[in-house]
Amino acid sequence: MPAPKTVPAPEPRRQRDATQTRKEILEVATREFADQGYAGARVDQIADQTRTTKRMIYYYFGGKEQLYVAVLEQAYAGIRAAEQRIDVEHLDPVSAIRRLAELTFDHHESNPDFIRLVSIENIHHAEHLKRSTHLNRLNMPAIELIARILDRGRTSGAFTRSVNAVDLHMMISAFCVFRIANRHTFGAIFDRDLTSPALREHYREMLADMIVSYLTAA
Amino acid sequence: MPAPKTVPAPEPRRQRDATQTRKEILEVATREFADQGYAGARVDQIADQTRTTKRMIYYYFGGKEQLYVAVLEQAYAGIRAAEQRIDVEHLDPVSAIRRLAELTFDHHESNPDFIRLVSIENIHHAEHLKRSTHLNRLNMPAIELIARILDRGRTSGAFTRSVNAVDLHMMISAFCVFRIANRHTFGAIFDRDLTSPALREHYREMLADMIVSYLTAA
DNA sequence: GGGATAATGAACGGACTAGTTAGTTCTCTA
DNA sequence: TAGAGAACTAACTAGTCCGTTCATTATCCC
Repeated sequence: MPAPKTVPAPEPRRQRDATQTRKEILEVATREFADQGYAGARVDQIADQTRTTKRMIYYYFGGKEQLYVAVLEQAYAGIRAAEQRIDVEHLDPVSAIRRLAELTFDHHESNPDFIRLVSIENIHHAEHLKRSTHLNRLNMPAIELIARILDRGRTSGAFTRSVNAVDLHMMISAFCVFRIANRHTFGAIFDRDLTSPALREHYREMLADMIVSYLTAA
Repeated sequence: MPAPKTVPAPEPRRQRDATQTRKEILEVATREFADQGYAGARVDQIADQTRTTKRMIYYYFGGKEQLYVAVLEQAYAGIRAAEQRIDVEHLDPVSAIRRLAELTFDHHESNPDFIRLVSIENIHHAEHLKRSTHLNRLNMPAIELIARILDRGRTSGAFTRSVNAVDLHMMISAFCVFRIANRHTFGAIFDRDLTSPALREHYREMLADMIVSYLTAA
């Protein structure tokens, strides 16, 4: 018999596990809401895709709307965490802003569900987002970061244009979000798949060039 | 008694008018779908807001889905018509592209319903758009126009960068669409109303500068 | 003016869906 | 180890929503 390795806790196999059940509901609900929209999402459908029942959704979240808000909150928490991990302070301003744009691009590329949720929330005039005290308290770390890079660039003379950090963030987001959010209608009309792997590097470069050109224009 | 003037045909006041009824349903349905999304829109609600009944919606359009497709088709027909009215061929390349960007900006600004419909259609993976033979036949005149301007700019040396016309159109659209489509979540998080009249000219200029800088970068 | 047809309305059916009720079983702690 | 409360389930309810049925009225054309 081989020496017993310390196996990384192979799931205590509890029959009842509140946090696990909650997490599973949230995961499935994220997919369902992102796929179907708020009105299109079905509570029964979410329940069927978990190993639990509809009653548990009401038990843990209270209702469809509160579940949706929980999904939104989790999604925003995810991107805020990602933003906090960005480290470009050691780069010169041009390289830093370029890198930031690329990281934003990559992050949107790998989180299409988040973008769909944001689209859906905008259809509803962001009413849930506005009501969520949890959400509108924390502000985005990305803005502070951009502000510092812009400041350094202006001081060093690398950036010729004075730009507001929120506006620059908007500019970067607009490109990244559009490419993912509108890929279906855009693809149908112009017969060009904005998210095809073959074009990925092309658009990544295009975004970075666009931002740098704007900031360094003569 | 005054001489009888030839009054400009004060509405024949037909009790029954197929085209008028159809048009009214379509108008109300556009608002309802843009406001509520496809699943959220209520056929009864649309009927109540017209001077006709639900029966007529089924009589003229066949069903909720076909009505939605009719709404989409009409919306796209509208922007295509607007694109055809653009005339910038007499301007030098830089002014022409600048003007085109501004016109696109203005058009999106005044058609938020269209943008909402496009967002909604993207949530549904553009499945209706793809199925509508009516829609995917006609291509956008804007692309031809952009291609001609880019060509002139490259020839004259005004534009240093070679860009694909569809990609440039995407760049312009991304900015314009994001500003309208995502204004609610963006406003809630960054406390900045992208569509406030005070900022309108600011963003209009920002877009034009961005495009020109990109095309003319050293 | 009369017959054919297009347009219209009120009310209903059946499927679906958010949320609830009432009761059971597991798990932790004293 | 017993009791309490947390976690869980199946079946149900009340209401909603798309689409239809059936009857009626206006309009057109000869």
